[in-house]
Amino acid sequence: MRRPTLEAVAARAGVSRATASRVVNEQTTVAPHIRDAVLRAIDELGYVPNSAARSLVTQRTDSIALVVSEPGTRVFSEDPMFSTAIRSASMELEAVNKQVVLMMASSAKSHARVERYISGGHVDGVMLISMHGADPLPSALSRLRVPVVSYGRPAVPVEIPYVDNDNIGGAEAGVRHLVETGRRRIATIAGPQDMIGGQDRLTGYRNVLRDSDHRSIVAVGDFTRESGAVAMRQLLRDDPELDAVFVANDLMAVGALQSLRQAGRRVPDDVAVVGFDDIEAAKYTEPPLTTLRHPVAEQAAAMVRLLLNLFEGGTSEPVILPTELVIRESA
Amino acid sequence: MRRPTLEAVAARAGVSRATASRVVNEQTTVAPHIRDAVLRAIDELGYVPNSAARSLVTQRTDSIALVVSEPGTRVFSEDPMFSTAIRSASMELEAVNKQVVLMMASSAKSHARVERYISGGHVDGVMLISMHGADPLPSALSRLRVPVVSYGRPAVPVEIPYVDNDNIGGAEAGVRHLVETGRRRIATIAGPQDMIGGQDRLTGYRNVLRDSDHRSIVAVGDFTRESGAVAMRQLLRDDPELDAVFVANDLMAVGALQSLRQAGRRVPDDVAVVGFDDIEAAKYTEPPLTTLRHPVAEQAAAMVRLLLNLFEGGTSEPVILPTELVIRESA
DNA sequence: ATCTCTTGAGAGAGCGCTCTCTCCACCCTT
DNA sequence: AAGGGTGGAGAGAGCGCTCTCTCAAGAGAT
Repeated sequence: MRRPTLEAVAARAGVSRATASRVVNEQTTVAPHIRDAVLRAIDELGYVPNSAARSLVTQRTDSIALVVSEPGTRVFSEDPMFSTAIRSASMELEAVNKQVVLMMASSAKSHARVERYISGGHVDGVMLISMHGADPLPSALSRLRVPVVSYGRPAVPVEIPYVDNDNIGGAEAGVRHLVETGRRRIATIAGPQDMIGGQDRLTGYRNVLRDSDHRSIVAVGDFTRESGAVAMRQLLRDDPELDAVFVANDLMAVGALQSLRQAGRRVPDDVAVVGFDDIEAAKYTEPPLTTLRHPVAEQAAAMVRLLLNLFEGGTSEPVILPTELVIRESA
Repeated sequence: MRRPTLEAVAARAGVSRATASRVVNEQTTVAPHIRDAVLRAIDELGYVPNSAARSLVTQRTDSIALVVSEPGTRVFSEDPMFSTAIRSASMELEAVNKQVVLMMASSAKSHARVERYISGGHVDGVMLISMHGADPLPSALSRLRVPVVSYGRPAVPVEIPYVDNDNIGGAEAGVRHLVETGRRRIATIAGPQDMIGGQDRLTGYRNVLRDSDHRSIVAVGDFTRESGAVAMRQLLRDDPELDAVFVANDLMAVGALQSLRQAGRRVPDDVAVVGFDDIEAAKYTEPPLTTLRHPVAEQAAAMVRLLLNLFEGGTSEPVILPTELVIRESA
């Protein structure tokens, strides 16, 4: 049995298909009593518009692709912030009756798939969450004639509006806190330098050290807990006298905390630790982690608004959201 | 400028639209040289089939709804396993060229929206991740004439094929481990009893205690870390002599560990702790958590296969995946 | 009373595709 | 050589909807 069509609704209401369509699309040029008759017919038949037919003629799809691009080697989508972002974006879009088509782009093959799909006009716009610098997707998508916005500043210079948090400012605030609490030898565990977050947070660290006449001590991790532990051991070997470390994300900070404990350093007495992200686990480390909070859900919601704005021919200025220093016990 | 249509491809290749369509749909009744000509035209024009037009006539959409239903009060989608499941399901579907439409159903309003959308025939099937027992969605969706599968056994008895892990068996294995290592007073922190996981894991606990002639000591949490901490304090008050606790998920176990530390109990010397889920954080607690691992990604992938199977008129037997006891230091 | 203007509703084309039906040409069988 | 298959290609209907165009009816102006 077929689902009822607009034709059926019109027949039942005793009007033409055109009039029924007007009611469905909330046009005002319909007399109230006719309108009511149509609405009743819709209700009785349980009519739902066929979106395929509709988008065939309107050339709109009312759906948005949410593309998550991550390098094959690392799985950032397991990051707890990832699901927060997806959830927030999804709910924001549902509020304006847009569908969310989720696409994972991890391999070259899936990249091609995504490109083909997007260029096929199946979606009205794209929200891109790209995780690494060498990603060809931002520039590829920006060439397509589809509105694209990015969660986070794209690593390659490309004309895509984006929403990001203030990585540099946040890192500066974190390191400044260490300086102001009298730390002398402030090291950092930086993130991967092919990621914007990795780069900018290191820049923020360097900015403050330069201005306050401290020496920089840098180790690089890849944003995983394990790499944080390794980097911390490295730093302790390089400079056993260090009394503070700014870690580019909380996950690595958790690892660093472990290495410090194993090395017999007390936190924060011997070594102060500042993380970044304020993930859930930051509250439960021993000691609880001082870190920089950035509004993940808000960032995702802002990205949605930016895209919707683009549809209406609005501005495409990047949006930068502030970060907040959350002082707990580790620094 | 419009995207090229099949008509344009046909014209360029010097064939009829029907023949071009045959080539696109990989029908074999096309002579090789004609086929090549069409493929060349497709390539030159950058033709991509219009999915709206296609699904208008085929009545298929090649997209699947992934519905995440969670109670308004709790946000389980922040659970790390949630994103693993979504990711796995998504990749599995992409492999067979299906689109994933993500829908969050948290409020009654969004429930209605989801129902309307699904019943509108916009998707070929539904994968449901429902988080709580009182959820009206499983039964509502099962009434629609759309194939539905569930991630986890639905809390209400309803005719939906599902994939779940062996909650009861897992809980039994965990508690049995405590019995076998000589623990005498084994308490449990159960999960919410409106969730299948909460119920079944408690059942497993009770099964083993009954068979091994232990007394059961039960506190109930809501699967959050905080509730685990509260429940643990409660248990220590109820029975200060307890020497083991089986916690229905790792998040609560983390909270329980904190309460035990605050109460001056050593783990595992004074009190052994077994969790459930084997989340990432379970490796990094102090001490590392003995817990039950279940294959989240595999469960999601199995759910996809179950749905695809359903499309082909296949069986709809529930699938139960085994759990595995991971022994670390807490028990 | 006639004409114009506005409002409300219907007719019908057409969005891009699939798929059945039809037809043609060629080969095999008798 | 005639008839019956068979494979390959085209014609054309129609999926369900939107939207322009058209037209009827009534209100207001002259």
